[in-house]
Amino acid sequence: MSTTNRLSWTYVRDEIHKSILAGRYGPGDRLPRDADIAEDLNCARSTVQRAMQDLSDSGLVERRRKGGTRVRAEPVTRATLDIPITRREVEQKGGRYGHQVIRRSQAQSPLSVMATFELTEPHEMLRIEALHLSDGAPYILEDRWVSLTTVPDIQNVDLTQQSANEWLVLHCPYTRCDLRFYAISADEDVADLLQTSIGTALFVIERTTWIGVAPITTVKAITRPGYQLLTQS
Amino acid sequence: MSTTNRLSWTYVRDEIHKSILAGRYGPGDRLPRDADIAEDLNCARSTVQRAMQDLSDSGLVERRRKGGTRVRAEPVTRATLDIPITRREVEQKGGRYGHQVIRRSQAQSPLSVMATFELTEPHEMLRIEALHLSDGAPYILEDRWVSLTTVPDIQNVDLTQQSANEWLVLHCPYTRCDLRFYAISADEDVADLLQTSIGTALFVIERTTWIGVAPITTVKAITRPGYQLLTQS
DNA sequence: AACGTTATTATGTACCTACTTTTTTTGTCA
DNA sequence: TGACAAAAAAAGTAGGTACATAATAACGTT
Repeated sequence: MSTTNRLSWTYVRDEIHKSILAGRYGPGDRLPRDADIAEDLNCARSTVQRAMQDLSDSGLVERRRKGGTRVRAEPVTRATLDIPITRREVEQKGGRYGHQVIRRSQAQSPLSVMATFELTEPHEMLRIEALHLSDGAPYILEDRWVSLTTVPDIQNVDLTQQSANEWLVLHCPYTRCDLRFYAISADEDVADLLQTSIGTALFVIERTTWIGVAPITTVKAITRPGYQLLTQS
Repeated sequence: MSTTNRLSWTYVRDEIHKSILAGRYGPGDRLPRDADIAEDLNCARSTVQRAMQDLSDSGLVERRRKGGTRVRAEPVTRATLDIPITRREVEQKGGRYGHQVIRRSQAQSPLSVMATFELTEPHEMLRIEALHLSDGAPYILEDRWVSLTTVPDIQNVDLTQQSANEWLVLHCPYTRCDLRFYAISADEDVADLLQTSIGTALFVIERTTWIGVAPITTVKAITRPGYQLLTQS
């Protein structure tokens, strides 16, 4: 016997998952305590704990101290999204990346931007409208506000060389990030820049980041017609 | 002195995070080994390991055996999405939920559906077109295919009482889920059902689930005008 | 130099023990 | 009965040890 008897936590996780799938425990049902499962499967409690942690943050199960572990009564579909730097996204799809700065201005943040950042006082901000290109064709149109209070360094960066998107992601880690997805119809300006017709349905990604409570940047990224966002499989 | 000297793994995580934020380690840089950090901060290696695991699956850091830990060279914006049952989503927003089955049919899966499921052989499937309502107004229009091979039980369910969305989520846990987001323009049928005008930009969520390699269901959920999907904050 | 083999190294995992924290249950007293 | 306090229960965390695994580095042979 060369195989050790040690159970991996992934095995334990899958066993528990299977017994839920098999209907042994239905939505809302309580599972045995970690210690009992451990004894049952003949492994350490910490191994069960590790397995349960995984099931818990994949949304299948809910755990509470003293309350024990229960199968989520109202399950959710939980998915993880990875949004790469736009340059990298284009290149990964085999395109040649390029980008253009369309407009650049500096102003106090308007009310809409203050609201997005949950600010009470206006901040001095840099506004950059830019177009990302794939093989020379429009790919993503972004309208971005950057707080000059939080990120003063961006004023000394040549944003025609490196996009604000890339510079910020590389130089400015965040502690909070809100995302918002929806659809819009292209108006005249947008249609013109994305080289499509007025009224085309476009997918929009809005992203806002903070470091602590200090605002970093908010972007509205309007994607080209036909763009799709996928969960990483 | 009542405070113990024990450091929590969240504290350790935040310390490491802070030192990256402060620029002590830039993108691509290698961090000290866990054991050294542990000695540095005067805690156990397992505590550092726990902290690192968290930083790793939040996408800030990459870890490889023998290679050590490095700050991700090309960071990604990683976010977690929770998509609840539609009934629950409507109710949580304070709406009165309702739903209608528009069409129901049974057929062999067409090529497009086979492709979505990565199938080589057609499956017998149930197709259900349904409309979710909030306060009587259209909310989400869904076009769903369910494999009768994998989920034969659904034939005995009264889908006018409980939506297929809800029944499946409650009775049919999955092991794989792919999501896809994009925008479409409303055609005549869709505009009619969602009570909007032709050409309106609409946000679409496509979801496909499997159990093992067996297909469960694929849905195209067309949301009402103005619908937004947010990351859970 | 070019290769295959072996050693080294840092993370990953499993187990155990002891203690902490949160939440529920129970019990007591007004 | 009701409110508040005490006890109990189960998950969570920290520490420590030993070993497994994977990736890299070092080495020797051709």
